[in-house]
Amino acid sequence: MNLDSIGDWNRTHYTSQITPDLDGQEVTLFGWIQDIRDLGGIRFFILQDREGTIQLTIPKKRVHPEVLTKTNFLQKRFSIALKGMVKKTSMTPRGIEIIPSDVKILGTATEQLPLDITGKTPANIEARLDARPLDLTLEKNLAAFRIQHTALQAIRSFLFGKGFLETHTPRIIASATEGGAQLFCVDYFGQKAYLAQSPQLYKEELTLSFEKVFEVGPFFRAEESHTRRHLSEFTSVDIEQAFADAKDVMALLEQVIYHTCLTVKETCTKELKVLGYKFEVPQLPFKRLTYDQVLEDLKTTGITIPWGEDIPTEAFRELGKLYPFFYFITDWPTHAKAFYIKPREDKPEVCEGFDLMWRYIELVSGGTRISQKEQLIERLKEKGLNPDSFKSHLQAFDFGMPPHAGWAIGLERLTMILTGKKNIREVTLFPRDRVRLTP
RNA sequence: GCCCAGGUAGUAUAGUUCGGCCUAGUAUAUGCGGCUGUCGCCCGCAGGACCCGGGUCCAAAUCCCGGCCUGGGCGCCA
Repeated sequence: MNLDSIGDWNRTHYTSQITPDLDGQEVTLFGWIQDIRDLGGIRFFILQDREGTIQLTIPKKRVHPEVLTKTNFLQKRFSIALKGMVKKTSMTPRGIEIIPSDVKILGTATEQLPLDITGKTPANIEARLDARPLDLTLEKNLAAFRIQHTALQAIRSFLFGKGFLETHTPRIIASATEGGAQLFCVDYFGQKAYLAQSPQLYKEELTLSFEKVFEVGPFFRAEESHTRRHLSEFTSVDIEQAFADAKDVMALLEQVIYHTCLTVKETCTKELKVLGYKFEVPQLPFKRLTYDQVLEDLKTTGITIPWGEDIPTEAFRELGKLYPFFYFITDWPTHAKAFYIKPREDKPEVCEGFDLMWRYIELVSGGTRISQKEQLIERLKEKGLNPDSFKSHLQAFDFGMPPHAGWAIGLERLTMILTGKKNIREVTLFPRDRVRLTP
C-alpha cells in the first residue's frame, strides 16, 4: 500500500480536546484506528490517540468519494491523519463525532494482531509482554504508566521543593554495594566490573558536597527471583541527606508518599477510573512498628519467629492483613541489615534501619548510615566483606563524612500500589526478569 | 537454587477424571458477503490448533518416560 505523507498537516487537537462547543469547526487529528463498525450504508471508526478516543462517522452517500475510497483500506491499528468537521450529536456517548473530509494513511498494521485491542478477549501476561508495543496501546496500560509518570513528577517536585539536587551516579561499578553475589558481571575493557545494584555508596559520598541528593534510575539484581514483585532491572528513587538521621528521613518519606498519593488521586481521576481502582490517600503520620512489636503481632496470628531472624514472606502477608496500609518497621536487628546501616548507640544489637511496608510489600528501605570509618570497616568485616575492595568508598570518610541518612523507593512497586496491579511486570514498560530479555 | 502447576487456532478457553462418542467444541479475532446510527453492533459463509521426541495400546489431546518452554510460590530483596 502507498502510504501518504504527513505533508504540512499539524494536529489541532487531541481526541480528548474535542468538545460539543467545537460543533461545525474543522479539526486535524492524528491517531490510530482502534475499532471499525461497518453497518452497510454508514461506517464508524474509533480513532485513538494518547489522550483517548473519538468516533469518526462515514455516511457513505454523503461523504467525499475520496474519503470513502480511502477508508475502505483502513484496518485496526493503522495510523492515520484526518481533517474533518466536528459534529454535535446525541448518538455517541461523548455527544460528538467527526465527519472526515480528508484522510491520510500514515502506517499500516497486520490483519491478525497478536492481541485483542478491544479488550473482549484479554490475553495472559506472557502473550502481552511478547507483543508489548501493541499491549501498551491499550487504554488501561496507558493509564497505568500515566499514573507512574504523575507519581514520579510529584516525587521530583516535592524533593526539589525540599532543596534536594538530582544526581547521576555510575551504573558500572568495581565492587558490590550490598554484599552478596547478586551482581551482573560486565567486561570493562578487560577488567571485571558489575552493574550497580544501588547508588548507595555514591549517594553517601555526595552528602559530603551536595548535602541533600536524590537519584532516579535503573539498578540491577542478578537474583533468580520468581515472584510478581521482583525484576532484574528496576527503577529506584534514592535520597541521601547530610546531618540527618532515620527519624528525619522517615518524616520526609511519609510526606513524599502522602504528597504523591494525593497528587495521583487528584490529577489521575480518569486513569484510576479506567483501571477501576480506588485507593485512599493515607493518613499522616504512618504507623511505626518496631521489629519487636512485629514479632509480638505475628504471635497472635500463630507465627513465631525467633528474635534476630528475618521475617519470611508468609509472615509479611499476615502482617499485611493486620495493617492493610502503609507502615514503618524500625529497630531491626543489626545483623539483618546491610553493613552501612548504623547500630543504635544505646543498644548496638538493634539498628537505625527501617522499611516502609505497604501491606506485605516492602516498598522502601532506609536508615541512618554509619559515618565513622572505623565502625564501617568493622561492620564490613562482620559481614564477611573485604574492606580493601571498598577502599575508594572508605576514602570519603577521611574528608569529613557528615552524619547522614537516606532511603530508596522501588518505583515499580509504588506504581503497583497506585494502580492496583498485582504483577510488577505490568507496570514496567519492558520488564527484565529471570527469563525475559526481549522485547 | 528449591517446590508446585501448566503447555489445545492470532487471543482466551472446553475437552485430560476413567484412552474410543474429538472428523477437537465455544467466544473473540481474521477473510469474504449482507445491513444507514453502531458504540462488546448484528446476520451468513470460510480458513485456522492438541509444545517436541520416544513408549504403552486395536485405539492417545487424554496414560508413561525424557526434553524444551511458561506461569506461580519460597528464599533474597526495592
